[in-house]
Amino acid sequence: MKYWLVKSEPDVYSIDDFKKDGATDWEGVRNYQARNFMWKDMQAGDLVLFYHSSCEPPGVAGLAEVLEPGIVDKSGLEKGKAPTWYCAKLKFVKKLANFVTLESIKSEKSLQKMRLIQRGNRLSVMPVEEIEFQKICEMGAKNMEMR
DNA sequence: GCCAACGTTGGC
DNA sequence: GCCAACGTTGGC
Repeated sequence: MKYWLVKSEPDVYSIDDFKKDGATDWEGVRNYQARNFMWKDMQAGDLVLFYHSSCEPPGVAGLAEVLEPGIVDKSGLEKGKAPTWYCAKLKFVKKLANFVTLESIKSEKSLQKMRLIQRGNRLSVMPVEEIEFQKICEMGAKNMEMR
């Protein structure tokens, strides 16, 4: 079992949109590395952190599960050509009780190695270590007051 | 195959 | 809105 993080701008597609849909094809990714993760590395049953980017505040909003990896991204098809872009079908699992902000991730010692916070990171689909995944779930479940 | 120019991402 | 970082494109 592997763990992942996907980014979405909540103005475009938020965790609440995802909850309403129940499941969605993670279309629109136009980066080969991210595509390959969804195409070749994801497996059904893998768990996914749903991250809100380009908003205030950015952070992890909920959890998803991979239903089906490596499906054709219909939004990227060109007539008469073999498909270039693949995506994964994701199922909504839950909203975190506490939104885990990017700030709190950055200030958490055990999460310093997360790919998410490495400089220059721009991948919209990326792997997450199991320990990191669990830590974020824990932070999302805890009733921690803001400072 | 190099690399400059350009476009995009995403935090701030 | 700014800009650093990085991917992509295209001329050579």
